[in-house]
Amino acid sequence: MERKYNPHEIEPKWQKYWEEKKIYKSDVDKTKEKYYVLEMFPYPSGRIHIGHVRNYTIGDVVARTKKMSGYNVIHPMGWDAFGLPAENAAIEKGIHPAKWTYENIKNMKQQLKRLGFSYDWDREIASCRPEYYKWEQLIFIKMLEKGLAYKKKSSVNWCPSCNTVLANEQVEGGECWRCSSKIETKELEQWFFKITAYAEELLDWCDKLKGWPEKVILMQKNWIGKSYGCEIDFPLADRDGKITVFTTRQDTVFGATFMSLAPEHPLVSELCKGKPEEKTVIDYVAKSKNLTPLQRQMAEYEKEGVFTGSYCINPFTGWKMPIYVANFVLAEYGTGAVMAVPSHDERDFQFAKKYNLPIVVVIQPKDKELDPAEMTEAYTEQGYLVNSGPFNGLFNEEAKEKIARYIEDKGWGKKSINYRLRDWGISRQRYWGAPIPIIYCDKCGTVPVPEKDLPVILPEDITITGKGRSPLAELESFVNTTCPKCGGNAKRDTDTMDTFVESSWYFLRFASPRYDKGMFNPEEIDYWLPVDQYIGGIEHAILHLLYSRFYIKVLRELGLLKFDEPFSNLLTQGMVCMESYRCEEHNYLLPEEVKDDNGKRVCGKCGKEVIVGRVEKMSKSKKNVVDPDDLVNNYGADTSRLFCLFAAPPEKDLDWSERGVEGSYRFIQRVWRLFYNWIEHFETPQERAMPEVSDKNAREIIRFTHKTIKRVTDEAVNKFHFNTAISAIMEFVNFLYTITDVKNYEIKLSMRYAIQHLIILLYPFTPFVCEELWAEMGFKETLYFEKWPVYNPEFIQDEIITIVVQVNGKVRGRFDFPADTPEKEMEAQITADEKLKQYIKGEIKKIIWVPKKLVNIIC
RNA sequence: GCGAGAGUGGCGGAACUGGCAGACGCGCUGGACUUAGGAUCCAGUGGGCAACCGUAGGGGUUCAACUCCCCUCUCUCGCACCA
Repeated sequence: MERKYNPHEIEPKWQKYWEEKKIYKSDVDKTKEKYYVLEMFPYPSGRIHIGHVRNYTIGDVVARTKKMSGYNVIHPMGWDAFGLPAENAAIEKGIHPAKWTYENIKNMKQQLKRLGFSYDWDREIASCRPEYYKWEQLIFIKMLEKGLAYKKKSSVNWCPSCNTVLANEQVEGGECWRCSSKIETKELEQWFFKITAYAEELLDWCDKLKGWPEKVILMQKNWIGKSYGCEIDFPLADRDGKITVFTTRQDTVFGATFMSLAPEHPLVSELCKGKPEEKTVIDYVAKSKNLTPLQRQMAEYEKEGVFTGSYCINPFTGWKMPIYVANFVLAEYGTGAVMAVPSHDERDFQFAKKYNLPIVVVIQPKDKELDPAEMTEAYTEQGYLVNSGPFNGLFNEEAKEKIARYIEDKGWGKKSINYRLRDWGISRQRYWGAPIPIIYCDKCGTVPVPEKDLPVILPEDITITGKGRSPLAELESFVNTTCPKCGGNAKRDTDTMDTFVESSWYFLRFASPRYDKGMFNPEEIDYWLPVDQYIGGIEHAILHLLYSRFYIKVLRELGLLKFDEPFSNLLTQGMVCMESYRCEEHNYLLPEEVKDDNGKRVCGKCGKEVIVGRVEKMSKSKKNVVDPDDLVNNYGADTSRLFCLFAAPPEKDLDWSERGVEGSYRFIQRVWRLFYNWIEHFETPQERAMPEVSDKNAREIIRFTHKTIKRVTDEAVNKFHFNTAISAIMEFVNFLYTITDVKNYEIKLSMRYAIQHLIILLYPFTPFVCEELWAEMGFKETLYFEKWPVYNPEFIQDEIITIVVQVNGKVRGRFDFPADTPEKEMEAQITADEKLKQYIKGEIKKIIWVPKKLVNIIC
């Protein structure tokens, strides 16, 4: 009686076995080369989603193949446990964020275990525990000492729905990255990390991160946004003082006809004071302050502003330039002031047209002559300087350098570099986060909590209403404290740190998760870090990855680390997408509510044809969500894993398909049946040696086995092309199915060898079923400790080769030859062939060989 | 607007460094076994009766182009008044 494949029987068994034997435990072993595989740790939202399954399956295959290839692998998992959803749950359901978080962790951990991931759970961490955040509070204080953390009043991005501040990186198109509410601006005292101090280094290292996708590197470079230019001083016309601008186009300075200031520019109120324009200007500034960043963006194309009543002098031309306040000038970038060159800047051109300001051409293209009166848009291309005094005739790129030097010689300004990157604001007016270890004393001012008093523990006796101030600010017992310096009454900072601070260093903590003398044990860090392979979603291309890089540089600066970059190699996996179905009557439908009617998909309730949505991101409202638990309940963990790996290459988006999942399930069953077709015919199934065989078919089995080892190794182990690696294994299985001679002794030996290797090669992808079959063969040791097979180049040589024959570049036939036939001889046979002769017209001019593959006959 | 990437059967996707386009899977068609088949196994499956034509479209280089070069179109992603 053939045994049926039942994942629900074998998977829990092996999960328990792996756990009890602690086979995934990792320890420092200096005799072995280490390999640190890490997937981005999840936020404990309650349940894992299919994207997690994909992410962690990829990581698991990497971990297992590296382990089998001889590395000492560390593969940890933990929880990014602070964050807003815990507080929202508290507001909605009345559960304490801590309780909610720890329960979610418990559930999700169970879900991860079911999927058979090879985590060393002894290293598990949760970032909301005081043993964890204590160390980032300590680093905060050290950063404060070094001037890398500072407090300033600034206008910040405020999410009215989350009731908190967001970093620039967390604002997407004027909306909150989490809840998509429209962002407002607010003036607040905030703590900042001085990431701009590392702008140059972060940029510099971008080019050294060879193991990162180009795309991510580019996004980071753009985010840092380095530009070369000049700062130029424009003296005020009728009084002392000057306006300094930053420009990258100093080559156009002779064309600067007016000046534009950001509404927030500090000189604005002074410049209009006592002028007839004063009231207009004050009103305009007030109006623009009230605008949200989104509203500002809406006004994208409408450039507008007001005249301040004052003038400054263009030092190059001596012109009196009217000073405007303009809505398109950003206070945060450069100096908040722009010299306006309408002829060669699109925004300045529009502004000049609107307010009738002079336009002077200073750069002429080669092929035509620009006339300011006839221009309909600014000329922003390259060209030659005109109207530019001693610089006339120069190519503008050349002029940039010359004018920059001229500016410095004259003392009118200097060369300058500007970055788009801003400092990282980390204060959050929320409860569920790491408290900022700062005390405010009336006498001593801002005082850091002394190291011996750390951690500042987040109090748990708290009620969360979601209304009013931050919950911590309401809690007297937390707020009121004594000053560590003078002992007098003092108050604590009631903000918590951005949760991105926790995720900026968690991968360090994994090296020594229980260490209590510091952030980490230096010896363990020396051995395990940096992370060799990091895997996660592209959505973190800027935020988390940039912050982590910065944090490592800070820790290095503090003398705690010796390396420069946290992640040597990065794999950004694609999203999991799925079709959505919508019925006009019944809105979005679950897949099982959709029926098939002659190839048309109709609503199961009313029979109307459904609208099939573009394959898009899964979302609960569109009912196109796959619950990993259902998947595992239906098909088992092996099938779930296999499908995620097979359906698409890891970095591409994956289209979810129930049919595809069934296909993966079928394949596992096919392997299962193949195994049971043969196992009873093997007299000594545990014999490992490669058999010496002479039978043609038996030799072919050995050859195919070695070819498959090569393909799977190249594709999966070296290139992370898991989809093609699996297809190679499928081809192998298809081939083995063609062998049916169970009585032939040599074939039996070869099949035993082939099936052993099939199980080993498949193991990283579908570990449960492979362990089961391996044990069925009589092996006692888990496959986790098995060595990854190595192919022998001698064994993959074909005895017979097929030569594709082209005539004038078109395929006209194929011929089989023994592999060692000389080319001349093959040529003779091919050209003598009757069928081929009809294509060869006239004299053969040339014969081109691709050795052992193809021949092209030119005539 | 700027920057990057991608366009290959009915679908997801293969194709090393320029050398048989469509591997593998899904779907579909036919057959076998069956009381039954939505199980399993076997065969077929880019288009066209054919010569031939086919990798978004057009041109080029080459004995040979999905692959290299030029132009055009479409889609996706990122940034978005950055001076």
